[in-house]
Amino acid sequence: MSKYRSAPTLDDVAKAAGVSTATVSRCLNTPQQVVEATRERVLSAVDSLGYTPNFAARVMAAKRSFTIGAIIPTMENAIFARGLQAFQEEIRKQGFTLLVSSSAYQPEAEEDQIRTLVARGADGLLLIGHDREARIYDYLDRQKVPTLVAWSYLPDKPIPSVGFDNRKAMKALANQVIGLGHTRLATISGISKGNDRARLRIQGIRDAMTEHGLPQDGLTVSETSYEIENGAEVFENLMLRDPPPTAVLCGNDVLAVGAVRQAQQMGLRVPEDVSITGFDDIELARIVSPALTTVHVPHREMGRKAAQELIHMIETSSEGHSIELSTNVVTRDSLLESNR
Amino acid sequence: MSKYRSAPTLDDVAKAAGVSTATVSRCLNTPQQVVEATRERVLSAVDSLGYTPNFAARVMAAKRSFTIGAIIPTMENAIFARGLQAFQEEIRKQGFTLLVSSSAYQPEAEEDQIRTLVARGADGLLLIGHDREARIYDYLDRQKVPTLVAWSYLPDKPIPSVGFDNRKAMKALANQVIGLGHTRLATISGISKGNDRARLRIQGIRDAMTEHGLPQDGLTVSETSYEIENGAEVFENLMLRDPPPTAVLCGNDVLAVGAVRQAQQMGLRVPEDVSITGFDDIELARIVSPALTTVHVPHREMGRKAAQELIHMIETSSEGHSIELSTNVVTRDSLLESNR
DNA sequence: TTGTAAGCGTTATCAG
DNA sequence: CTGATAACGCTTACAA
Repeated sequence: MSKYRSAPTLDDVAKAAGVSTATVSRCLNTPQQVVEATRERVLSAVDSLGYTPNFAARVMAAKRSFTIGAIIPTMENAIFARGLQAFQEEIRKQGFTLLVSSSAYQPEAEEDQIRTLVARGADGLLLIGHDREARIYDYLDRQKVPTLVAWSYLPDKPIPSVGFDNRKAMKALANQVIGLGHTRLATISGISKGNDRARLRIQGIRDAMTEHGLPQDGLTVSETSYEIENGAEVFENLMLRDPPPTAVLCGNDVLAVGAVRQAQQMGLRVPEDVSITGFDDIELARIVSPALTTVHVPHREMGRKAAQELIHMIETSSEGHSIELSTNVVTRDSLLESNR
Repeated sequence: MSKYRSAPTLDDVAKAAGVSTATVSRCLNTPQQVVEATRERVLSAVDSLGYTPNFAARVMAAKRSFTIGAIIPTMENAIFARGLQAFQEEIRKQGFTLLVSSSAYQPEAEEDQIRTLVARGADGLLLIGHDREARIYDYLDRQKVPTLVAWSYLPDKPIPSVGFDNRKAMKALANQVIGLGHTRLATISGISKGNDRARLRIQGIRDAMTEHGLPQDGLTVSETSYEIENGAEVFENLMLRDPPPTAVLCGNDVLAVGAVRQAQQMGLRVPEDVSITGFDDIELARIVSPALTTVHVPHREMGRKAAQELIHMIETSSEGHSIELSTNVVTRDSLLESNR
């Protein structure tokens, strides 16, 4: 046996079809440039050999990878799943492939993954939120990799973003809570360091309080990482205070679900004894009972628009511009007027 | 200006450090092969230039990518998230990078993604379940890409699998249901075509019925795709039958949650009026009320072991062997003895 | 220990 | 419309 059989290359196809490699390449990439007869011959050779183009070689030669990288903080809960799915569907439609990594909310891991994705020749990058070391933005700039931020709309930042105003969104919810007569508020927030969404949501609550003339010490802020158990644990501590808050605004639905379950464990009725709200409006929010009053985020629309904008940036080498999406408060059963 | 600045290459580093490209390459890949003094010089050049190796070029030259691809049926619900996270953590620890795509339960999409991943030079592949066209296995074999299946343990298949026996697992649960006196059973299954897990779970129910001497027509089988709404819809139809089933075994927790919520909507008490069970034991199962009696799957362990086995296959070019993990029924509140 | 140079499989430029 | 051929950036024998 002459050669241990390995994957067929362009050259093999070319030989089989009796043409040059250039022609085969053209058949695959710009078929209109080659006459019908040869094209057919080539394609059938491709077929019978089971040829698949080698991606690395293609990237190297074309300096394009038709790949977009996305780094999300976590895959463990559903917060990013739906938006990312829509993002993927859209870029796929336009001929791009998505590479996803999750940073587990660790900035160093994210930085590492950004470099990995760039080294892999990603044509563009989708990141979540704006908070990260300036060094990273320098790097991205130097490497000239089009980058877009989602889940946060902050048009004054150097990088364009497709998302919503977290501060305004939470403020709207807080306004509703306060309008119901609540004055002793608490929030179970995600870790705000390195997380603009978390930080701005807290700000939003403060904005609403100021607007209603409530003193800022009427708000207790607790930060914890986004897991159901943590929501439960923090909630318990909160309710042990004297006096306890009458409404607990959670940084997301996951934490809120933890809070609701802990309340039930403690024999507290939601919302009669204490109101609890979420943020995101993921499936969980409707499943828990009482169903959560929360902030609805248009995840699919965000994913789709982010994809369109990022691809546009890639194709036209333009700066890209920010797009604001609107959120709305969805009223369900976990928020009621204050009874004291 | 001579050249528009672009990413520095090995050559740039070599020049800056006054060595050959080979030496730079060695410093990066096999540092022990180069003497301390030069190594330091090189590394500082790498640093000051902000050099990042070009991945495509490296793959092409080394014929290794240190990349593993995984294709899961969906990212939208949490079924695969936890196991995949563990898989990723483990391969990362061993210096590999994970590329994930989701096929949305579409065989053609999966095939497409397999080819994409292989073309990208993935060193190995993780797939979910065994059911797919023989053509794909031929292709994988021809391309010599180590491939492992997870979420299903079927040692007689040509491809090794790390997972659990879906049939046995569901049989254990069904045994418990039948032991509680239920004789009119129904199952809301995922689409079984192309999905061995779904198919085998149904088989498991039948096994249990046979063992208990129940007639096979005591089971109504409905198939639908894995979404909460579908679980609800199918459940409604099921309960409209006369007589309705007294226990509904769902193909997974997502469908079960849909069923539970629909039951409540219809004014039926779970489990007093009808028992409902899940499969997977994802977070949802504990959150819904009543909490689901379901089959616990050791997702993290499965992910970790699959990673180890696949890497072992890659490193030793060996066939790989199947690993069976055990599941267990977790008893919560959605299953009760039959009252008729 | 280090350098030289031959690939790796494509795409793209330039002739024909 | 098609064919040569020069990149692309890196790894790895083989030599020195």
